[in-house]
Amino acid sequence: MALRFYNTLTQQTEPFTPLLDNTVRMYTCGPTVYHYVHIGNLRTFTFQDILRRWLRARGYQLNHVMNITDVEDKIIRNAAAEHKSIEEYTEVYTKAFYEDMDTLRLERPERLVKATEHIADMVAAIQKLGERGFTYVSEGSVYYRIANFPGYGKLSHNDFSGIRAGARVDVDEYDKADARDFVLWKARKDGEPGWETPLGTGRPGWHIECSVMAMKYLGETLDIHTGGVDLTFPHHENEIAQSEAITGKPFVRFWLHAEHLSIEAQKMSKSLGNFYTLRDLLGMGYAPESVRYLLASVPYRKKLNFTFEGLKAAATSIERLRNFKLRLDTDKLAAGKNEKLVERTRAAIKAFDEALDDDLNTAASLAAAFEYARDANTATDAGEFLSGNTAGALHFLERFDSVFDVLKPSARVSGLSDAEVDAMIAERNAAKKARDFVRADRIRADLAAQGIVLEDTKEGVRWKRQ
RNA sequence: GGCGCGGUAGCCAAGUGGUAAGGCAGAGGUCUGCAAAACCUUUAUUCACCGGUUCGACUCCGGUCCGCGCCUCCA
Repeated sequence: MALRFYNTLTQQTEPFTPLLDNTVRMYTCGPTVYHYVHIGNLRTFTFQDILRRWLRARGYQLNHVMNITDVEDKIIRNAAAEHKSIEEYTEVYTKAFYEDMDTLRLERPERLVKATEHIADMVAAIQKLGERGFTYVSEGSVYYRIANFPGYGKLSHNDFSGIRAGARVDVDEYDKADARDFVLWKARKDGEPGWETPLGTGRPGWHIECSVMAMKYLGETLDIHTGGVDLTFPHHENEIAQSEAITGKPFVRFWLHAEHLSIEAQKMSKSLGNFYTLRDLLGMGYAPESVRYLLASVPYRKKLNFTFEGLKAAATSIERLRNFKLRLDTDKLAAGKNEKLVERTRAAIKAFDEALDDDLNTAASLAAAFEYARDANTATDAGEFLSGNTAGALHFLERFDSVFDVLKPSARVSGLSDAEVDAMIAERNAAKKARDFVRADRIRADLAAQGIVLEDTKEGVRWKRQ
C-alpha cells in the first residue's frame, strides 16, 4: 500500500501524492511567540518533522512554510507590561523557539515567516474579501461574514446553517452580526500598537495571516496543512473561508491534525504546576533525544499521555538501539554473508516503511526496528550473523534514524577524549592481567564517574558514553 | 446539546473478521575475577460492559458506562 494520510476534511485515510509535481507544498501553523513553547506544542512540531522526513524518504521534495505569530493580544499585553516593543519582546521567544527546534532536531521548514512582515499582504487580502462582499465593518474593525461562505463548517463538520445572518446571538458579541463571524482587522484601542493602513489603524486578526502567507509562498491550493487538533475550529475553518472566498479554489487538499498531549493524564496548565517546556525537562537531566523519542513514538493522531516514567522508558529504548548499533560497529564477525538474514533484513525494512506509509504509524515502525534488532542479536550470538550482513543492518538503522533521529547522543557528558578513554582501558587491562583487581576496579569506577560505561565481552572491552 | 478522539497486560502502545506486535518495568538465564553493561527467555485463555450478526469478533452492528478535546485566538 502506498503512502496515505488521514484527512480531517474527508474524515478518511487517502492515498497521498502532490498535486503539481514532485514537490509537496505544505504549511504548518507555528507558535505564537509570547512564551517558550511547551512540550504540547513540541508534540505537534515533532509530528510535522516526522512527516517532513518521511515525505523525503519517499522521494518527494519539500516546500514547507511555517508561520511565527508575532502580533497578538497576549504579546501586546506582555510587551506593554515589560515596557518593550513587540519586536523586542517577541525576538527573545522567537530565538528560543529556533533553539528548541535545533535541540529537538526538528528540521527547519524551507521558509519561516512572520506575521508582522506580511501586514501589507494581509490588508490586500482583506480588501479583496471586501470587494467580493465577504466583509463588514463594525466599530472600526473589519469582520468576515460567514453567512456568505456556503462551505463554512466543512472541515470541523459542524452545521452552521441554523445560524441566521444578522441575528444578535449573544449580547456580548454586540459588535458582530453573527456569533461565528470573526475579525479580519482589529481597530486599535487606546495605547495599543497598530499599523496605519487603508483599513484604518489597527492590527490583523489571527486567521488571516495563515491564509495570506500560505498562498503567497505555496500557491492557491496546498498539498498539506498541519496543526494541532484544537486549531481545526475555528482557526483552520476560518482559513478555508478566507482563502477560498478569495480564490474560488480549494485551499488545502490534505488537512492533518495532531492530537493533544496530556501530562500524567491531566491537562497541562500552569495552575496545576504541570506545565513543561523543553528547557524544564533538560534542566531535570533528561536528554533531548528522550523527549524526541517519546513525542514521536505515539502515533500523531493518538492522545499522548506524557509521564516521567515514559520519558525514562524512552531513554532506555533508545539505548537498546544504540547498543545494537555499537555491536554492529564493533563485533568481530566471521566472513561471509547469510542470505536468510539478508532476506529478513529486507522484510524488516519493508515492515518499517509500510508502517510509516500508513498515516505515519510510528509505533508500528518502531516495533519493526526492535524486532529486527532482537533477531540480529540472536543471530550474532549464534554465529549466524556474518560480516557481509553488517552493511544491510546498518542501512536499516540509517533509514530508521533518518526519520527518528535519536541514535546520536546530543552532548558529551564526559570531557575525556576517545584516546584518553582507550588509554585508561589499556591500563585497566594490564592491571587485570596482573590480577591487580583493586587498581582495575578503580579505573573502571573513575571512568564510570565520567559517564563512560565499560562492557566486558568475550571479544574484549567495549565502551560507550552515557 | 453539536462535532471529534479514545477505553488492549503494572505503565506506554500496535493490530482490527481467523484466534493478541513492540518498548519500559518485573522475573529467570548467559557472560564475568567480582560487578556492571550487554544479550536471550518470559509475562494478557484476553482486548470497558451488555446484546446481536458469523463456523469464528478485540476487530462488524445496536446499546450502555467511563475518560478527554473543540464549540470566544489554546499545538
